[in-house]
Amino acid sequence: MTVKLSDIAKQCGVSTATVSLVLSGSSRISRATKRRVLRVIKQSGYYPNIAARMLSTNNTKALCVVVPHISHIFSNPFFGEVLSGIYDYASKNDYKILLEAATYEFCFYKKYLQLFKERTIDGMLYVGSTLDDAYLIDFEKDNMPFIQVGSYIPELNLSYVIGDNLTGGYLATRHLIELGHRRIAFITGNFKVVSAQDRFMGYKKALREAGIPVDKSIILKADFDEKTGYQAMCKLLERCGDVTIRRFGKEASRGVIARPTAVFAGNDLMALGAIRAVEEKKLKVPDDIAVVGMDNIRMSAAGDSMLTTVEYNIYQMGKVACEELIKQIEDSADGQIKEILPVKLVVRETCGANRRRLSKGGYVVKVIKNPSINPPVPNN
Amino acid sequence: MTVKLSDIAKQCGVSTATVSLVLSGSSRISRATKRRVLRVIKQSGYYPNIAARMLSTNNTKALCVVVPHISHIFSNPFFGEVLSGIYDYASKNDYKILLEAATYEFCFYKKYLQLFKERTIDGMLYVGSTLDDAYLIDFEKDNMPFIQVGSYIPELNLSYVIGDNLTGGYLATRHLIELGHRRIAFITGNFKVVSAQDRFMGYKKALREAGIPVDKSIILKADFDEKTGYQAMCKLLERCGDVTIRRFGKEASRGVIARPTAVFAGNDLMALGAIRAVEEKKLKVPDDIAVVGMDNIRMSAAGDSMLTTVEYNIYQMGKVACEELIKQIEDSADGQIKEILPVKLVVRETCGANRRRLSKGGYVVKVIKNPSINPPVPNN
DNA sequence: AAAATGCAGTTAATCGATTAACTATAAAGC
DNA sequence: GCTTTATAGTTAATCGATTAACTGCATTTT
Repeated sequence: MTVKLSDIAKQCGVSTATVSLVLSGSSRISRATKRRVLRVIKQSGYYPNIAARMLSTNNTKALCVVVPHISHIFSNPFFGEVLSGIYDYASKNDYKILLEAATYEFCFYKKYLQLFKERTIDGMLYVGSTLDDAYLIDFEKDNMPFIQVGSYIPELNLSYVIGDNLTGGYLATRHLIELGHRRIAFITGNFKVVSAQDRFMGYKKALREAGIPVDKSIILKADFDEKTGYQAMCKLLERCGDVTIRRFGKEASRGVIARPTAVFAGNDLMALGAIRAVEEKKLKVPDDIAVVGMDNIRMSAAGDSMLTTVEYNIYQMGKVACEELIKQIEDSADGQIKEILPVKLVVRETCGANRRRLSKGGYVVKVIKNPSINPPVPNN
Repeated sequence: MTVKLSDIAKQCGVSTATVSLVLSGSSRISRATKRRVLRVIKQSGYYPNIAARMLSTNNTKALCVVVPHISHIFSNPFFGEVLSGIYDYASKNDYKILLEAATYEFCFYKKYLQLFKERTIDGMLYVGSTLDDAYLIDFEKDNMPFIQVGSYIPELNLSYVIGDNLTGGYLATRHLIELGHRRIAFITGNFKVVSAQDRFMGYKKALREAGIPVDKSIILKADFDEKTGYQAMCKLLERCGDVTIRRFGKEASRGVIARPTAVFAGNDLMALGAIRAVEEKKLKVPDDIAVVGMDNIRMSAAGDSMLTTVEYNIYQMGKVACEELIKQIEDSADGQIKEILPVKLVVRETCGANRRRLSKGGYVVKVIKNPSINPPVPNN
């Protein structure tokens, strides 16, 4: 039915080996023969059967990208960026991208291993691993090309490419401190994502340096999205007595705490949610409360808010991870990689720095556009 | 090295055929044998080699999703939603998802055909086709399972699953008319995407019904994203003399037109951009200018804006398309599908309806939460 | 002149399943 | 008692490439 390699061979009066060698560009075939075979191939509309090739060569030229199983995950701008970076690099190198979500089934039935064992893929990129993903220990044993992207699991000795979360958290917080803020709240993403912990550590480091004690009452838990960021901020404002409709009983009797003058949110989505909460309470960003986010998703610059944030080129992170994975596959060098990409502060409107006025403390604002970064040492 | 089917057969003292039949759940094998074989399979950690199976069965259990080659495409919430819908249905039905972007190369070198010819995929979902994608005519000839998602090309007789764009445009515009607006601007996405044209037709239909003439000076071109939506709205406000910084020469001498009291934007992203422009000019949404969008992306409800929009469940659209594609693959029924999904108006804040005040015209606002929809007939 | 090397291929085994066609045995039908 | 039917398998061809090992011939080396 469809043209196959042996048809080409017959038509050219050569063996199938010759045709195959022509296709792989072997030097064992003369120019004349190459030309002849190539012409016949073109004329006949021949395409190699990938399954046959896979069976024979035992590689698939396919990578799998695994993303967390959050509903509507692909609408999340963070994952979108990562995926774009991965895709562009992979397709440039003739790799196909297979998409998977880390559903319950995917994990429980070890489908992540199945993909390797069945020989469906050559390597795997795992985006956004959390402490719940301890089953990834399976990748420590056998030698399957595997890289985590954007997060990692400290206990496991597996490759990863991540942003410099600690420095990011540090820069964001230090920036606020340098703007004169002393009471800075922190809205964190789920601590099961280790990056969130690292950002928190950066926050604490900056406070420590400035001699500001960490106040637990202004550290709020959220879950990396707009909604929970909003909720966290509402809760905070409630605690500060900024909300007119107050609950009675336990909550109300806790008493009112001093309102922070700034908030560092563990990612941009949560920052955007926080801003919405602030504005809903008729407070002003950045005048009443300055806000800094992290990730620099495209939305941050486009929306109403002109968010000050920490950039670490999520697209690039995806690209680098893909590059490393392909290197691992093709060199079959199973060297671990633990790559931490640099971050930088992007100063826009929500922190108040660009107003170039004197801060409360009375000293002139220093705008750190591109602070020097000391690349931190991997954890293990 | 790795366990293969013949190893299992040997260990069980049966033929490879038997093992294969057990695996495919054939009734030709006795219960006892099945149990025995299954146990050995489990113990040995056997996984079938997918390439061998593909070669033998001539199907791949893989679908390809093609998305437009807009940079950072996966960060676009529309495509994210579609992809989520597709992914969830596909993986539930044991299909793998291959991701491709319609790059220049992909189109020019007919890689979309190659994927079929090489037997890499069983079917293809093409998201967001435009009039530029005329090469898709290739899919009219051969019988390759192929469905367009979210858009279509009128000249080509190819399957598609889309939202009811015409009715959507109609409902949005009628809603604004019912709120008392008579001067309603339209910001459209690129007309190369036929859905944009359909939305425009809906807009015109509603105006016609209300006896309002179409005014070209308040119809603006944008490109489905926040930025161009913002730019279009700025341009409009400039024309209306709302902008203090005015250009001299040609633009300025055109004279000032009356400002619309409402805007219908061809999608939510553009609506969000428009709102930003309006607010930047110190005008109020919805008091000075009401805004209605279309698509109901998740952001619309989460952001500052509480956008009134037309919903057509993009996630569902992806799901339905995937369902139909798999049907086409497995029944090898090459029946064309042209499915148009219903839309409904989602009334939130930006149209002003929920304020329940009297509109300018002096009559009471009717809120249409769920208007009856007459499913329109496909175009061809 | 014999041996070594290079060139341009060919032969045939191999990758690991699936499945149409066949067989052997037992049970049922008439 | 012979034929038919059902059950539970087996045999062996097949899917379509790739590639290690080999061949035959020409040229170069010694």
